[in-house]
Parts: sequence; C-alpha cells; structure tokens
Amino acid sequence: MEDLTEMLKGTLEGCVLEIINAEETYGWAITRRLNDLGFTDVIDGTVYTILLRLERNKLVQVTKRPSEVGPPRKFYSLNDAGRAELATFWAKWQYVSSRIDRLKEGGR
Amino acid sequence: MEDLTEMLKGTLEGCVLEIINAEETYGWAITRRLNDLGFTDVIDGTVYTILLRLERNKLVQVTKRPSEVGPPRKFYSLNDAGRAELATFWAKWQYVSSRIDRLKEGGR
DNA sequence: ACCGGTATTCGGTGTTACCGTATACCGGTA
DNA sequence: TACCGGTATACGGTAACACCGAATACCGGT
Repeated sequence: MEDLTEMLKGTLEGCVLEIINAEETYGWAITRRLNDLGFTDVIDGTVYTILLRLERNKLVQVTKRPSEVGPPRKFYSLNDAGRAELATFWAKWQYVSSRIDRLKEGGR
Repeated sequence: MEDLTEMLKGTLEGCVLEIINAEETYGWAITRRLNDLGFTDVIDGTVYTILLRLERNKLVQVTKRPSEVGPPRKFYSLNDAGRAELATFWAKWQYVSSRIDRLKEGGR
C-alpha cells in the first residue's frame, strides 16, 4: 500500500507512543517496528521529528546509552503525561474510526 | 469529543467523497451531515476548501441551482475519477485502520 | 584505508484542517 | 422601509504534520 502519508497524519504520533509504551526503545527500532506493522514507507526522519516533538512536549523520558554496533542510542519511555496522552489518543481513535466505519456502511 | 482535527487530516476528504457519492448534495448540507455523524467541530469553511480541491482535481461534477431559502447552491456529484478516488480511499482506510487496531491490541 | 550498516539531527517542502471575514440572498418583523 | 437572523459560498492566512534530503557519527569487516 502506497502513499498513506496524508491518512497517517495525526495517527502516527499515537502509534509511536504505543510502541514506546510497550517497551523502552529508540528511533531506528521504532521505524523498523512501523515498517513491520505495514507502514512500509515511514522513514527515519519522520520518526525522529515525532520523537523530538514528544520530547519537547515532555511526554517521554530519554536515556542515552552506548550501542555495540553504532553510535549511542537514545532510548525513550513514557512518563505519566505520555501515558495520559496515549489514552486520549486511543479514545479519539475509537471515536473517529467507529464513525468513519459507520459512514462506510451507509450509516445514518 | 473535541480537537479531532489532526486525526481527520487525510480522512475528511474521503468522507466528503462518500457523502457526495451517496447523494448529490451541496456544501452546507455536507457540513450538517458531518456534524450529525459526530464530527461536530467541522465547520463550513473547511468543507468548502475540500470541495474546491475536489473540483480543482476534477473529481466532481458541479451544478449551480437556485434555492428557495437563500443564495444559489452548488450541487456536487462524483464523476468516474471521483468514484475511483473514493474506492482507493476506502482501500487505504481499511489497510491503515486494521493495522492500527492490530497495534492497539498489542499486535506483533 | 575504505565501505556498508546502524543511528541521530536538521532545514526545507507540500498538504491539510481550521479560522476569521466578507459577500450574497431570502423571509420575517417592527 | 429598514433591520436582522438563517442559509450559503468564497477566500486569505495560520499551524500542524508527514516527508525529504543531506550531513554527521560510530562500528565491524575487508
């Protein structure tokens, strides 16, 4: 599936939040995870801008750790604000997706 | 539900396409339909820019008709290109939403 | 000494939803 | 007649977002 970019707006950040919530992880691994999930066209740069935003908005805790295979990695984990943000993201997602599905089914 | 704006990016146009597909209609009525669907914060101006975009991209046929209660209405209906666009929209939606749901369920 | 894979950063771009405002037409009311 | 509220379209500007390209950095193997 190609050119999903517009449809991912507003959801990609939530996805990254969920991935971090599942496990403390870092930028490059998050990109791979998204690719594996089916979002094959999501690129490093996109994820890093999201990560920077999350950090700026104080939704994550960041720990820099050396890597054995390259430059140091910045590991991200959610703080309380991040978990709250994730919860509202899922609430919005449920709301929006259920309503769009209803429209799709010719819903009134 | 408030502040859905970011999440609607990329989907709102598809919703408008679907509404027009169901029935030849006009801007103000489309806005009302979206509000009824649960997208209460979507405003006239937003819908008109989408309509203008659809027209510019030659996805709709436009017919101006007089109204009994106000200025003339611009009625929109889909042409072949519009129906094709709608089909790809739903395909993308199915793809994206299923994958996000999978992520939500702790999917691998 | 070089190269490929891993990893982060940053400046710039295009698309999008939203907002405010202006314009237009009609019916009712004072 | 003059005004106002509801219906309807149009438009310029803004902020947020995903994306792109290029630069930088570190390591292991050849």
